[in-house]
Amino acid sequence: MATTLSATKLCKCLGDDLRLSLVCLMDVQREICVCDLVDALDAPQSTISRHLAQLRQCELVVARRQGTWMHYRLNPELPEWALTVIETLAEPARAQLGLRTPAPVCC
Amino acid sequence: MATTLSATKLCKCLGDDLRLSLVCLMDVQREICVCDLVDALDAPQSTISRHLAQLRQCELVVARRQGTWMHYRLNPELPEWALTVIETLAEPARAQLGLRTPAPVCC
DNA sequence: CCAATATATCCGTAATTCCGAATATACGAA
DNA sequence: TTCGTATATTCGGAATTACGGATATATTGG
Repeated sequence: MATTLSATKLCKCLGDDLRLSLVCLMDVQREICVCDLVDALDAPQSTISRHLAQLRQCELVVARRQGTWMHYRLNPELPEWALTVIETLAEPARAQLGLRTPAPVCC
Repeated sequence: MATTLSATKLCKCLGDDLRLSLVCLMDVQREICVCDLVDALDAPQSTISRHLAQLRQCELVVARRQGTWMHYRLNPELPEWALTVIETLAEPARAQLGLRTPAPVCC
């Protein structure tokens, strides 16, 4: 039931600290795997996974499986405006959320 | 208790059809009064007023009283990035929400 | 002061969203 | 097949948010 991305839906996705963090991390690193996400934002794995599922369902991100790992990245087919919004928010969001760019440990 | 605008907070504000509509209307018309807003989006007055209060509290909009009327507009001191996000969303939002630009009846 | 108009706030309830432990699933290696 | 690792999903309860009728407040005009 993948519904098309709307302005409201995009904002709902980004209107949560954890999800905004996830999106920001994917914006820096082209691709990032769940273990790195879990490790960067310390929140229980189930919580991270749940939010990732939500982002996937809104088609904001896409996943690629590589063995047991899942690599997430921003959906390359995102409409222009959505991309612009994300990139515009990236900087203030990183400041607000205190995001440290994680060294790619695994994968 | 006016807390500073953060990326998350901006998105929360815009992540609701009604609030996004309000912001869009203020983006077109520099200034607009509550009666026109109530008339443009048909929702009960108390609902509109409640959402306006929320936008005010996040400092997304400011109000000016003129007699019994209240005129709302986007906060002119909005940080660059917030303005950019709003302007970027305006078009797709209008399409999504089917906003008709109301003729300024009162005031 | 009183009435009328415009807007804001209150408040009980309904709806939505979020959480995280537990559990399920998918895959690679042995 | 069985084990171990990585990730996803389930589920019940907590927390947040939204709703809108009723009511309060503010302002103007008489």
